[in-house]
Amino acid sequence: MERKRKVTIYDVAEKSGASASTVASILNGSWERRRIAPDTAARVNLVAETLGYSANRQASALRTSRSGLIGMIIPLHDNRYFSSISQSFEEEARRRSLCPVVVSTLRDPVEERHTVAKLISHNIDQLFIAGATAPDTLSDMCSAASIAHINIDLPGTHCASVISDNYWGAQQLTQHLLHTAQGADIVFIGGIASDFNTTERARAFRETVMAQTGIMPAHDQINICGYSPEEGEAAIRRIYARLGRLPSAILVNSTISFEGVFRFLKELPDAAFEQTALGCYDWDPFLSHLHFPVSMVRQNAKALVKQAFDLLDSGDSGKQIQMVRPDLLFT
Amino acid sequence: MERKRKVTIYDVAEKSGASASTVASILNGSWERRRIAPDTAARVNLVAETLGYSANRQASALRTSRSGLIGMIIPLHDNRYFSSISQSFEEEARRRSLCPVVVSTLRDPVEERHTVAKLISHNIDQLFIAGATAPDTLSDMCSAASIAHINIDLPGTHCASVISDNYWGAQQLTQHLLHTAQGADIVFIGGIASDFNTTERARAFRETVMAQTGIMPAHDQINICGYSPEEGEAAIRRIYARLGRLPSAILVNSTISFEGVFRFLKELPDAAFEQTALGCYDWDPFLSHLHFPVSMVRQNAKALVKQAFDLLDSGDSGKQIQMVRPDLLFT
DNA sequence: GTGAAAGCGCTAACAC
DNA sequence: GTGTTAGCGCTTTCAC
Repeated sequence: MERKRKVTIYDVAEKSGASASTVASILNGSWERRRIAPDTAARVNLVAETLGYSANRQASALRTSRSGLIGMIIPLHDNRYFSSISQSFEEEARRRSLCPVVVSTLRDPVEERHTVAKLISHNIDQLFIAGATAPDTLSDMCSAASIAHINIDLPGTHCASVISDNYWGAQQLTQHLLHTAQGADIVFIGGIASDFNTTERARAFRETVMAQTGIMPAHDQINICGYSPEEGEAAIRRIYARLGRLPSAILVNSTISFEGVFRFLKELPDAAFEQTALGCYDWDPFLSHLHFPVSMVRQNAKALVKQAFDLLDSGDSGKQIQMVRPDLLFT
Repeated sequence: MERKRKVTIYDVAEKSGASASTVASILNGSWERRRIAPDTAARVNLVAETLGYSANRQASALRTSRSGLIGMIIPLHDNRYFSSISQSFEEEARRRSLCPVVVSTLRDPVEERHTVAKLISHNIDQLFIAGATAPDTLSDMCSAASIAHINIDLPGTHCASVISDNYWGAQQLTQHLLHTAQGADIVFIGGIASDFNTTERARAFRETVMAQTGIMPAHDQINICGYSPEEGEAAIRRIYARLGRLPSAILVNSTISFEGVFRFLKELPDAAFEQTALGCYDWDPFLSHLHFPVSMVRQNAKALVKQAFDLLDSGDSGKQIQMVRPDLLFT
């Protein structure tokens, strides 16, 4: 079982009576271009099969400077949104018979740079930069190594980007909540001020409330309090204390924040929030199963990834930003 | 920005006045073994830095036959359990400064073989086989290529395995449900008969019910009906119709199945399930936020991965199976 | 239609 | 303490 040396094209060449270059072109699919006799090909393939030949990608990569690896960095694996991005990325990679290498960088700029450097030294053919904290720095690293790359989810200015249309999604959700709510006092909860996606959603929230009600939302209607359940819970508690009741509508910026908001809502009698319209800019199957309706916005991971691949394939080297609309799961 | 040819050790050698081998050993960290003068090292490092040198892993891999890539296959990314396995895998890979390559194979034996063949041809240094449908076949492929490997989550017989202690977890959960329930009619819902994990859990369920109540559970108490929400929903509906009420305890085999069970429970008045103890062999944060308590069992992904690495590092080439106990989140 | 030979960038003897 | 050299396994002209 333990074979000392791996089987190479030379082994196959010797056993099949063909030369190494003939064997190579047969085994890597370029044999039609070389117009090799079909029976030679058949003979060689048979020998390769019986010997258990497996091509050495390092050798071919070294020669051709194409590794067959395609890289992506994401903030973390353990997350509904990013794991569905990985899944879609893999499907596309498989279609191109490339080997996907997805590495998480934990929203840490240093880790991002280390990881990209490592991927570059592994000679990845392309890099997808998803949700990076510093996309432009990474972009520059790729350019220096002449590696085609693109941003996903968070835009950069040094290469093309495909991002979710957060403004549109938040606008639709805000409108929907205002239409179904009994009153006009709507609040926004969750997210981080330095996060591009949060600011886009908050901007849409502000402008839509203004457009629909004619009143600019007050400062304490927009609670960009962080992403943790605890911060979300504290925010809704504060609001409740201030109003003496729940607002007529609540837009929560992620399922994580929603967890905290929900912890508080659970404490209230059912009657307390029958009057409140609830929305979440994020998706989780269990949110549709709570004992009150929650409208959700689900990012379209598959479309994001698909468009990023298409853009990279098109060779268009512009720095444009393409928007992908999320799905609306309204009640 | 677009540099034609990449910077090699020869470029650094020339600009720094050292030889290629000196440069190489300085740049790959083996310079202390060669007892190279610290100032030579400093000089070379500086030149490498300014030239923007990046090592070519294909070349070094070709030479040393160690790629610096470490592979793992999982059924899918888009799943709480497996994505936390990926996340833990990555942490360990990072600690060893290896590049993690995690590929999903969609529980498809053909895809599994293709993927492993691809990873082998990329010369991965080690392979972690997680949740594979046919671990032994993959094991054989790795052995033929003399690649160290190990099974995770689903055991095989051709190499060592680190798996979740499903028997223990289901035993604990069943006991807990029986203790908190009003009666002794407990049912098991979800899973696939051909799935090792399901059969272990069902076996523990059967034996624990027998041990605690003295009565062997009837056939219709164990509903291995598949993993989809729809199948779970149908199962609980059938049970409800048969009994004319809910059973005193329900053990659901995954959050996916739970979704379906929950859809039905929601239709009932609250009083209907105040008497019913609920458990889920799986974890989701929202399950702890429903309007009734759910006891959960959470697989310990981190410990699984850690032990698998340790076992592989130890070089112990036995075919033993190591069990890792899951966490109990009981109400 | 097929073969010979050079070389991708690096490492590891071995030389001095 | 540092340089020379011979490949690792493959691709790709260029011969014939």
